[in-house]
Amino acid sequence: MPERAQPKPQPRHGAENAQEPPSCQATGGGGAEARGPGRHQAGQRLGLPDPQLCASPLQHGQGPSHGRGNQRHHRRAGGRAEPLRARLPAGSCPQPAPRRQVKGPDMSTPEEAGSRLSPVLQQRLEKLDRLRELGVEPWPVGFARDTRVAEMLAAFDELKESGRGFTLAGRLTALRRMGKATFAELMDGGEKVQLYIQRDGVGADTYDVFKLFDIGDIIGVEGKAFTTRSGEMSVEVRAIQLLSKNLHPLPASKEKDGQVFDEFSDKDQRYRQRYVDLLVNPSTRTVFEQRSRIVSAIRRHLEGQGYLEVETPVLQPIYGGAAARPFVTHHNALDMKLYLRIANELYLKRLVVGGFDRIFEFARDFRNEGMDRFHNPEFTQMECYAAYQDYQDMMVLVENLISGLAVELHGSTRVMLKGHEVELAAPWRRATMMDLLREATGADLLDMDEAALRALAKRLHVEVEANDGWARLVDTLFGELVEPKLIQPTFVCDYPREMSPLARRHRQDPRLVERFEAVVAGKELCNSFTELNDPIDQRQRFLDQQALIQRGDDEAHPLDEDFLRALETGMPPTAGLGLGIDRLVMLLTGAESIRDVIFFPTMRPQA
RNA sequence: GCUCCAAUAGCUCAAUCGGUAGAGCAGCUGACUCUUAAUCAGUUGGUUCGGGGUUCAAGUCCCUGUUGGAGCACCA
Repeated sequence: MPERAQPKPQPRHGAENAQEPPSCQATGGGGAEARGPGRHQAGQRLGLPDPQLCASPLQHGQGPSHGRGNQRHHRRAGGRAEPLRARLPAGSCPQPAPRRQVKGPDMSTPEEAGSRLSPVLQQRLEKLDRLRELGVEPWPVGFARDTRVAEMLAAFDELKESGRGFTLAGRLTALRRMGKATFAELMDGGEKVQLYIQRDGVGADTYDVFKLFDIGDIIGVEGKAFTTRSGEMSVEVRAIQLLSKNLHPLPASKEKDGQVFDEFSDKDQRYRQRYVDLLVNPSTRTVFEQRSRIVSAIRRHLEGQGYLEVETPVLQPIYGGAAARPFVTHHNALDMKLYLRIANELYLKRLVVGGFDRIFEFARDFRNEGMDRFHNPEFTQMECYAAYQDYQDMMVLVENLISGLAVELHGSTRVMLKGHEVELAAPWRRATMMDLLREATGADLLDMDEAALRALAKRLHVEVEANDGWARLVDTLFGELVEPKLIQPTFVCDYPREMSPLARRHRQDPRLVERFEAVVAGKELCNSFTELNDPIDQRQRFLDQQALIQRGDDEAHPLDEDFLRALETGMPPTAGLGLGIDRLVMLLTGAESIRDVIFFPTMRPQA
């Protein structure tokens, strides 16, 4: 379904903020005056005065400031590099807390009015008041963290031996309070460490403040390494400071010996509030870390082979490079229809014409089609092109690339994928599509006409569409009978010509094109061909596609005259490859749904 | 687009044949200075996804809408 044109460019919040003077000027630590549009969202939603008004980074180190809030801020800002202890409220800090005169629906925004705050949120808001009464700013600027939790754990023995102090920052993920002492857990970058906080260690006043901390708060601590009686590497905390107050409690899942209790498992909420999912489900974080490593490794591999990373248009006047329905949008100034790309292939080939012999792009592509656990409307594909190569060369690239990724991620080319043990080490099996079909059906499909294929499909109980052409029938039979059974990596070679309007005619059989798909664990991994660089042939293929459009195929390629002109200028013999990143990540991480490998998958807006 | 399933406290889940909405965790109050799903005592918290219907009575049955999941279709 075509999207309607955007009504008018709306100013974005970020841009607005950037132009605004620091919001500190608006404050005297006061209560509930109306604020500008850039105010803190939580405060806005909760109908609260903005606690950040006193904390503009631009104030830092700048001339005299005004107002109570600024005084407090200044005292803290000066302490950025000082020992933490010096910055903690010493009880001698008669900072009048800004008080919330009224709370609840009365001060809410119109949308919020009438909806009640949950009791838990109510309590968190009251804690904010109490913190401020103790002179604690719930959202202070900066923190002089000098050690990451992972570093600290790695260097634990040395740190313990030397007794050297360090500072850590992160999120509180557990609290085990025992009166005048507390064990807590601090999470930083997916790594957790236990904290031990004693009243006598941090001081009674600080300990009172600490009692107002919750799971989910972000804190900074200063301390030193020590080992508990039960042998757990821990931090004996000497000073502790609130860095960001949590208002929405994190899901109360707990974990012991790898077993998770009350896991945050509602998929809807996990996708919509991915930040929560990432905080409480370590495996979610791991998947995305692996995704990043995969992308990074591909980039390194290609660059190592002399490929240049390029960028090409997402907004295209004519879409192409794949068989799919596009998203449509409108450009106001040019008053023209534009399509979000379904592929970048035609642009990358223009660059090959332009003399870039080896190029690649990680392209976000958009296809206006159904969604399921293998399809998201926007997805990422890596396409690369190499002049003076053919699809045989691309097979070598792929098998080396993927086996390298397996080693990078799993330390071995032999990996478990979808319950099968798969050997990804090069070389992979090479087989033609027709040979594989002959193995499966006993028939030579290349010699069969459309009617014979239909009869075959019927005999083998494969459902086909009434208006499917010869190539489509072959493809359907292959997808049903062969592909799911290809567990070990296989290059399926030489596809029917009419299925691949951008691929070069096979050098030995004009009914075929020089194309392969790599299939692993029953799933297609990538698609590659010797590119069609004969502009006369390419024009005829486009015309054939127009015939398909006439026949009702709304995914056939539109004719791209500008692309033809590029080919007419002369493209070297070239090989190209498209690799679906999301599915690759699914395969290598064992994710069941594409939504598990995309941070923010497309979702219907909530009612 | 179609079929089936699901939605109950902040989170994970109960609730018998249609008969007073519960538990654990989180939270709150108190005790506890080596705990680790901390423990112990007390306690708050509900538009049972929205709307309609049947019924003396609906979380439960019926209709409808919303969102999600699984599958089908399409596709990568």
